[in-house]
Amino acid sequence: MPKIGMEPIRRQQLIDATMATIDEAGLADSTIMQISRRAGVSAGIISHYFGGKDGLLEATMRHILADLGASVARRRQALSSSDAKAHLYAIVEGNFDRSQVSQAVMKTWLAFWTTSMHKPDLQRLQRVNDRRLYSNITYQLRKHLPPEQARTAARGLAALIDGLWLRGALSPEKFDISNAVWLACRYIDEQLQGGDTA
Amino acid sequence: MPKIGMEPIRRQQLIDATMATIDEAGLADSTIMQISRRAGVSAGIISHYFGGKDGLLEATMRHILADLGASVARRRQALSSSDAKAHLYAIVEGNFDRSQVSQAVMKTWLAFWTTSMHKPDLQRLQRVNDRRLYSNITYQLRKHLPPEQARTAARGLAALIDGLWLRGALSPEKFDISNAVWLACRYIDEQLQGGDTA
DNA sequence: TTTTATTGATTGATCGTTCAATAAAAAATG
DNA sequence: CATTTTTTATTGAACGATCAATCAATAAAA
Repeated sequence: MPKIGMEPIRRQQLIDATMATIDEAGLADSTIMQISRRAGVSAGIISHYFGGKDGLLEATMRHILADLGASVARRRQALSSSDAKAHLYAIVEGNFDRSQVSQAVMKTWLAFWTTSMHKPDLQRLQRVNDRRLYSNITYQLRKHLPPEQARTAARGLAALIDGLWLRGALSPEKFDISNAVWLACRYIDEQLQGGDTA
Repeated sequence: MPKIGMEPIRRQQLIDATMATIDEAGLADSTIMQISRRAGVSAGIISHYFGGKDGLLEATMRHILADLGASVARRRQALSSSDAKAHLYAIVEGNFDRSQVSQAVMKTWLAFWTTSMHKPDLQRLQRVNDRRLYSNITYQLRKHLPPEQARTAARGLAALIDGLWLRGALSPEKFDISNAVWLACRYIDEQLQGGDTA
């Protein structure tokens, strides 16, 4: 089997296996042997391609963040108008994209969120992504709201999205995606309503 | 020092030390030796009073949940009226009580939230608390909203509270408590507004 | 023949638990 | 009041288990 060009294949397999293992056992109980066994390779491969367990975890988080960014970007690029509300809807829908709400992705995301508080490398990734969401939202809200009001509404919307996500991760069996999107979009409506007409 | 009646004192010391250690190093890197050293006792004491590390962690989570429940209950009992909005405000304020938003409590709470997904004992505690918050909110909202609308608004408010909390845990340095309370109360206003007058 | 891919046993370190020993206070005894 | 006895509190070294990382060996393509 040893062939050339195995690296991208193995990396993807191991990242998938990492999410599946975290989903099943939790980050705390995910060993490199469980992950490598699930990926169908030996434990040594992880150090070979990722430099170690930490490298694999960071790569997995990067993968999730990249998917999230792509989900949002794809929906926004599909828009013809530059209408603020349409872009905000797209941002919300991107955050609840199918690729983001599988059980494995949600649990892995939350596990990294918790871990990132004490690991500078992960924290950096986390913050970059956080800021991007927040500033994107704020930028769109400013089209209809004064600066301070836009910032406050952005904080609320970002918190609502994360909260819906968090609760979805905790109770996956009764996580109604479309209802979550609906709640977030309704929040957008209410925030914009309070600005234009006033 | 060995005296009678040490148990409640040691238990409290160890629970405090647990939160402080999780705040500093994260749950994953919190060993019983770090915790016991911080509490000024030996490692063996933990097994003696809590049966083991798991027992200490569960006791710590129970302690946090009890504090949260007390914070909410205290504020609601201080109300003279049975006005729905006043009770909802009290629930929000109780969730952002000073005892709930210290760095140590927030990080510990989030760590347990993540862990509870894979530990049935912790998950049970988590769900009981979750349901209580949700049903309390729903009950108050029903005073002004039709059942289905009340349930939906309750989901939104619960998610908003958790989301604000989550983001506060992640960026403690710029966590504006009063702003968080304000955002949640504003959400309540908007939800109730859409019901009565319609 | 060289390079790339992969294995898996070994190693070193860490951690939770156990338990026999110790110490001090409390209770019992005279 | 002085003493033994019992109970409660506490220690910390030893043990066993687990895990991430390493690396020499192997195998198949290039």
